[in-house]
Amino acid sequence: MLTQAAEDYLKSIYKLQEKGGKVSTGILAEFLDVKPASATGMIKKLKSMNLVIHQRYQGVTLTDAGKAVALEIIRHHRLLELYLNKALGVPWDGVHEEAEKLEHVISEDVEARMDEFLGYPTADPHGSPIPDKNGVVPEIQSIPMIDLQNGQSCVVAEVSDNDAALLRHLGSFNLYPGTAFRVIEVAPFDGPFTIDIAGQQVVIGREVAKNIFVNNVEPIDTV
Amino acid sequence: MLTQAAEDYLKSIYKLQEKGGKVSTGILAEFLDVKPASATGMIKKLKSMNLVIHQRYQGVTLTDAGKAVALEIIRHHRLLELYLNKALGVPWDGVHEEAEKLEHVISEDVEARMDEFLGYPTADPHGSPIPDKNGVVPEIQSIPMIDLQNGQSCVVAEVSDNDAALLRHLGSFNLYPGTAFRVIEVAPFDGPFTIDIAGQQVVIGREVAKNIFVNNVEPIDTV
DNA sequence: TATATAATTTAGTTATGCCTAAAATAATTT
DNA sequence: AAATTATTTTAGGCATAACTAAATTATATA
Repeated sequence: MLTQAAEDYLKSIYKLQEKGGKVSTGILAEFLDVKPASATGMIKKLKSMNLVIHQRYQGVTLTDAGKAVALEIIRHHRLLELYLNKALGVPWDGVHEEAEKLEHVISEDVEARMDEFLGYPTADPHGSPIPDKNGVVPEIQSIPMIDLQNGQSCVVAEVSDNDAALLRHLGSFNLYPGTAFRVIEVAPFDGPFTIDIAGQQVVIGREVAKNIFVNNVEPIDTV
Repeated sequence: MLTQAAEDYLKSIYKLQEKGGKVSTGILAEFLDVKPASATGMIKKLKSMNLVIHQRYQGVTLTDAGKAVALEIIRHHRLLELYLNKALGVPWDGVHEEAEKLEHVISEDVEARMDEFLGYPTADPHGSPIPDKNGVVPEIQSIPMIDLQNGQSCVVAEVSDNDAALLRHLGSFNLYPGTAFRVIEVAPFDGPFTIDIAGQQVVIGREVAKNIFVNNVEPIDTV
């Protein structure tokens, strides 16, 4: 059985591998809020278990076995987030923290039962894809909100889930995955976005916009 | 924050205190499947946190603070057992093991939400009382099935929850808390019980009967 | 190409929490 | 009361996982 720390490392390597390319010891350490020397230690341990491949100065890569573990933990996390929200009404800014603890502890049986209860969902409350039990991750294509232009309409696909205050802020505008909105104005000189959500005008700062990803983008004000 | 081990010790001390009187280091160690030396170490630690009182050779006792922690863990455990069973359909012989891991990890918020979902229940799937959020334990008065005589009818109040195979066995007769049955015969020379459950005759060995507790006992064949 | 800078690894330390074996102490039996 | 038995503590060890400081290695710059 893997330790919780080992599982967290594998999950982090997977996530970093997803967005950037090379996962260096330093980047991994920074992501986990740990000193590089500590990351080196865990990498060695994971390597000895054939869960990662590592070449000095070349970064870490998950083996198939390591990837399977990472995806299972991520699946647990995202299913739990959705379950806590839908079945117990935990607000979406609280599910991440709770799932972070539970993900290491639930059995495959409970995982399967939550999955069934939820109707085999493909995304968590923040829009992140839920890997299926074979480790297949549904594709979600989206662009950062920050790339939108005046007049474009779109639908929220995904938002970052690690800042509860940000999520509460977005929730106060009903800015959830699935919510449609239209950009009314992007203020000049890297200014904020003014958007229209169901008739309500809302101003969204650029820092916030960086954490929102959208799809179904269509130009509206083509001349 | 207490470690999981510390919580388990407090819970065990509470349980041992419930049934027997003095909780010695040795008894505690045996209960937790640990060497006495380990128990001594933890007792010292818990003592330094004012969670237990301990006198050499006199056993351990929980302080009010220690008792509060123990009851909270037990509350988590029993609410989780009932929740897993009712909300997710986990069979009653599986809930104990799962709850054993989850009880240390859920937040007070999730605890409260499960409690509400379940309608503020007072007993878990095995009939054990669920302490309320103030630490008040509902009284369940019951006698061991093994004390029953021929002809007596009763209702199952509680069964031991730590042996999954036993629970499956009882489940195969529908012998759950709340189930009524009548003793048809107690075989002589400490023989097994033959009982009637909803018209079905079932033989229950004495070892099994020791793990079943009943109430609403009434003599039927008074002459 | 040599040097400076940055990243990574090694080595040694700390802390937790469990373990065993042996010593010490209390309780029980004869 | 002495001897035996049971309990409890002490002392030392192991594993995990973090840390710091120093050494090593790769990359970038002059």
